[in-house]
Amino acid sequence: MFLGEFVHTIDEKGRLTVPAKFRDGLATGLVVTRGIDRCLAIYSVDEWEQMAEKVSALPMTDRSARAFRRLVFAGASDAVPDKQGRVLIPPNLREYAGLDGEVIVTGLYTYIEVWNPDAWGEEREHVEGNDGNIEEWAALGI
Amino acid sequence: MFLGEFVHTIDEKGRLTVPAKFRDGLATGLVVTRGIDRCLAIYSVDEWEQMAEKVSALPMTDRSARAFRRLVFAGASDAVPDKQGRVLIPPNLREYAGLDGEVIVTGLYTYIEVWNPDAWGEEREHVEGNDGNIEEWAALGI
DNA sequence: TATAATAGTGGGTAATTGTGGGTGAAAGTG
DNA sequence: CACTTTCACCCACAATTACCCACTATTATA
Repeated sequence: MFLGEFVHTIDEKGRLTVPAKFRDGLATGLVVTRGIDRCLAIYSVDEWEQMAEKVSALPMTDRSARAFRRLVFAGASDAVPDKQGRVLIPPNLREYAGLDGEVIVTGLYTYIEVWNPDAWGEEREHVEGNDGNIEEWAALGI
Repeated sequence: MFLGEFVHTIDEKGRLTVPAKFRDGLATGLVVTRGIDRCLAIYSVDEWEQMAEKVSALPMTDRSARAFRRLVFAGASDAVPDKQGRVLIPPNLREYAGLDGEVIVTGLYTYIEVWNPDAWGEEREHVEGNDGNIEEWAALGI
């Protein structure tokens, strides 16, 4: 269960420190890929395989399904964190999400997203008001 | 079952003591999240998972569903109380609810809310100040 | 009422976390 | 082949955090 919002840095060598709270589920390996909305998505191997199966099952006859498949798989990179809990983020992925120096690492329950700080700020504004969309809360039966 | 209103403090290290009456259901773990109305909400793991599964099931193809998912999960933090029954509240959550020093901890049957004392006072006035609310409550079927 | 137990809070210390940087092996280049 | 670049693997360090002990006030017990 990945939860929370952390300010970390991608260093000169392109390495990102995985928040300590997230390491348990990722110690044996993880997959980094392009996420939706110009961020990066990081999955545990287990989660990745489930996700990959779903994406792979999309009909190749559909134009946007092909586009999504390319987005996800062509950009994917598997890695194992080093002793300090860091992973090397490939240059093309850093560029895709505009990552350089300070970044925002967020836990989204089943996976992790990494954001450019400015982009994350904008994303937050997407949920208007101070409490988000009350209607969406209502939809959860809260 | 969480009931009551307690005045506690968040200490210099950002720790909040969970009222002793509430500890039984939370000893093995709890989740702190942004609540509605600028307070924090604390759930037992069981309660939280029910809610989290619903949020997690929202379609990632929907723009506002993605934003909502990010709001909920990035604004959450799981923790296990220490031997004294305290949990560390992350800085971003403290800031969201304006918590610093004295706070109000309230039991709301299925979960707990933590308030800034001034904000809690206003909320109290809002509820107790006029009996006009009764008609609004009637509309809820109470 | 005297005594013991519990609750809430403060604070010290050791371990962990996040980050920077060095070094040698591996890989790519002319 | 020599040379540069890249990457994996260490070590180092400041800051933060987890864990423990201590103190006071309140509550429970005899």
